[in-house]
Amino acid sequence: MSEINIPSKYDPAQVEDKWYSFWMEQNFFRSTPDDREPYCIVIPPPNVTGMLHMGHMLNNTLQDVLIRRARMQGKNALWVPGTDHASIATEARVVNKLSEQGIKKTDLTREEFMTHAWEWKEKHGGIILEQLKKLGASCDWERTRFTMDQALSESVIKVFVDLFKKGKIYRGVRMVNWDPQALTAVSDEEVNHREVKSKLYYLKYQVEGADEFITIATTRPETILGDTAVCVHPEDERFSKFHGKRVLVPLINRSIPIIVDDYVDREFGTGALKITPAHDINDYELGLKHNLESIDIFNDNGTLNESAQVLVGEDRFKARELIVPELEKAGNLVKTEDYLNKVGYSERTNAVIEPKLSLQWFLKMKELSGPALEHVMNDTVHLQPSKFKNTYRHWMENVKDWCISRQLWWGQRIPAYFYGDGPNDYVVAESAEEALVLAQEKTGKKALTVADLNQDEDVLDTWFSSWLWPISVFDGIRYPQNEDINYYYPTNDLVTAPDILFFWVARMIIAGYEYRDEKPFNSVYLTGMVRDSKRRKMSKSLGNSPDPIELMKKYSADGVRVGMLLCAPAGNDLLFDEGLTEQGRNFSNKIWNAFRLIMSWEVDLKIEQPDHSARAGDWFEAKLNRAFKKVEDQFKKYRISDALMIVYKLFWDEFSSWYLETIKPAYEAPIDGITYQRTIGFIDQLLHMLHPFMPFITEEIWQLITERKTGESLMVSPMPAPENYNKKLIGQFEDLKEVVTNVRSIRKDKNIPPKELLELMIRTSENDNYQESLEPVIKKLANLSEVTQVSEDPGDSISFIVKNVEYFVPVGDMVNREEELVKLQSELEYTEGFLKSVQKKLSNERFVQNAPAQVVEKERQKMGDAEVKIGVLEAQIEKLRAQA
RNA sequence: GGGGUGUUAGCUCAGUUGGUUCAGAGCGCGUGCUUGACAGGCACGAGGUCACUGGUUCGAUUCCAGUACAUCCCA
Repeated sequence: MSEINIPSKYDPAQVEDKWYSFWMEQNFFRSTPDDREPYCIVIPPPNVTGMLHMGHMLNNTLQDVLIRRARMQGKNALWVPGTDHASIATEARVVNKLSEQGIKKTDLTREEFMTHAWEWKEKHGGIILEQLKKLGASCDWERTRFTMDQALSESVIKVFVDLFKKGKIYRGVRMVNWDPQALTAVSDEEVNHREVKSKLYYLKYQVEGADEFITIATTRPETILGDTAVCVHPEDERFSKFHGKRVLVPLINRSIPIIVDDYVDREFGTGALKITPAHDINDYELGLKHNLESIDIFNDNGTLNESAQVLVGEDRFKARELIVPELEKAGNLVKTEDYLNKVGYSERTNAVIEPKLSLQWFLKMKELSGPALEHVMNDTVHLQPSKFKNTYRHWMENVKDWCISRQLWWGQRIPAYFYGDGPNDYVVAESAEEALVLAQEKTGKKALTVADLNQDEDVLDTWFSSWLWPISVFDGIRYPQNEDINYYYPTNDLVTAPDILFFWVARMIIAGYEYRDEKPFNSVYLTGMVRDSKRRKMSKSLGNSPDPIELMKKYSADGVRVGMLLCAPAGNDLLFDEGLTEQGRNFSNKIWNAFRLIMSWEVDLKIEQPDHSARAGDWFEAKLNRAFKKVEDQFKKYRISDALMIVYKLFWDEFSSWYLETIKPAYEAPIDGITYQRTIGFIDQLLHMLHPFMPFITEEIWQLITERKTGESLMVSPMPAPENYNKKLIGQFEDLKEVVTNVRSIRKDKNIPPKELLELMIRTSENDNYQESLEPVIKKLANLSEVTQVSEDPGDSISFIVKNVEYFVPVGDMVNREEELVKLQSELEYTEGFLKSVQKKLSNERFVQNAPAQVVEKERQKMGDAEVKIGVLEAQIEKLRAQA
């Protein structure tokens, strides 16, 4: 071994590239169906033109950990990568890019625009996948999919047509967020709500045929022109006399009814509410409920139209300015107040969003979501952590129809073909040719041609393609019985953020049951959101998101992976701090140095194995197996963070600080063969355990630690299974550690240098837990010249008690009796208090009767131990006093 | 406005099927170390009436209710 030149400094940049290329060359990431058990994850497809951010880092590190572990456990592991066309975000980027070149979207035909968009996608698409490779992601890159690939788009259209035929898809009017500047509807996610200082205007409406008035409060006085009712609370006595009457809209004197509904907040404003169904979502709902007319007073660009009757052609904000003096002049303005309200702004243009009614396509969700609700509630699909089940249930029980149309071009165009102007003059088909046949049948007009058909201008919501992802990546919509889908579906785990639990996860479950009659995955691991150390979301505009690529350059991919995982318990937000990746890097360093230490030893087969090495080896073997077991348990519970922490502590504390320190030969002295071989075996197992978390450094060391055949790799080497271990030995060693720590502590108190040998005396009794066989280890670690057993307190020594065994370190005249007394007294006090509470418990009949026998027995044991300890402490105190 | 989740050491989080040898981890902090693998380190140590108020109980940080605060989703 010693011939190999091991650099004293680990060089991650060079090592990481080397092994990633090696794994790719060896085709280790590739998976095809065979007779092994499959383990499959489909990636949550990132935006095709997106860049890697910290959320991706967390998410994909977790997926890679799961995939690598499954692969080492002998499963046929497949991680399917891919990207999402993200219609809104990508189209916005393309539009921006074009406008920089002086091209307006409105000047282009749909075909021309799409050409530009595809060019953009080819140029920028997939950068993010290249970035994932730096992280070590072991995806089967040959299976990379894109939601607008031919096969996936066809699947989307097929599903649309199918759902339409099943009567699940319909067209309807709904309120959308209209951006009057961009002249398009935007999704809820693209609306930013901000608090704005505005005014609340109190306006009085004359009651028809009476000299009475009813006063309402509004922040948008210009919309009164579209009012179709005034609403009051049915139990509000102030207004009961108005029930059934009508009022006149100020300025235009249109007669509208006064209606009652308990939706009205009696405390707000005057308690009377104006209803404008065309321009407010709540008013719209009320309008539907009470059969009110909708009067849309705005043009698409935000100016008032003919329906407004006055101020026609003025912009909505100008109209607001102008209408106030008019109302004042007409005597309708009662007063104005300052008011803070929330206004929606378009993320893209920053224009104030106008709620607007428009004709959209919907998917009926009630029936479809039934199985998806049921199978999450009964844990057929596990949510991790399960606290999300409540949120999920609430959403699914109150599910609303899904608006699946978007007024965009980048995406799958809705396959509805219009042959006339009537609301039902259309057919839905997978192609124009099929549509023609249907249209001819429906109209009876054989003369119709494809040219007479106009395809719907809208595209489908991106989620309408991503909800098929676990099926469509295997082409299971078009070919439901193909080998891949039959083998890999349902997939095993899905790793994603909770904010898309409904947008994406729930809908995939729905699609799974609808199209495969089977869940899409067994478990959903919901990660937290990555935030900065001040709990703010990572965002470009705040500039608080570090560049993951730079981070990996600085701290290594392994370091960043560890940093992310250490603080990422499922479902909890992760407060990212560069210090965490530093901790990850430091851990790499620790591993590297432990490896260097072992490699530096010269083996001498002639020397016998020292007792302390043999004992430490037995102990660490037990420790290792226990850790394997614990790690397995944590993985079962999806506690990846805790699993890593177990390995982290095993390596750093147990292996490095205790085991290696015990077996370490003196400077330049050789090591015996047995200990050396055993240690190599340990490190081999540790590397297996660590590999899913830190794939690069573990591969590097594994390749160096002993000779390997060409093409051998840790990443495909079987993960050892946990074996039974000696629990008792682990407990005894814990006592030993306490003894060693006590001795070291005495050294520190008394300023005794670590190199100076000390003596240790032990007073044992018949029934104690003292383990003589571990003496050689204590001797080595505490740097003792001698360990002797005594029957009496030797005096002039500092004593301590571990598990009812008394230990004495003779320090001659360095004993400070006062200090010792104080220490012993306080320990005695605590133990007496403890004993008292145990006795109290045991003398309580109800406790003894009701508590399980085990618990009572344990309490008795505690009482006995405490009594013994008190006896020892009292004797020591007495002795000290006598000496004083 | 409706719903969900949470409030345990300076920070980020575990945990307790209700009982003082389990209130714990990592980081951070303090003290001392050029201890021949590692200062990106080693050793030792300090830190918490487990948000608040009531209730159930022999006993509550753990169960229940309310309050406050935080946070997420929907509107």
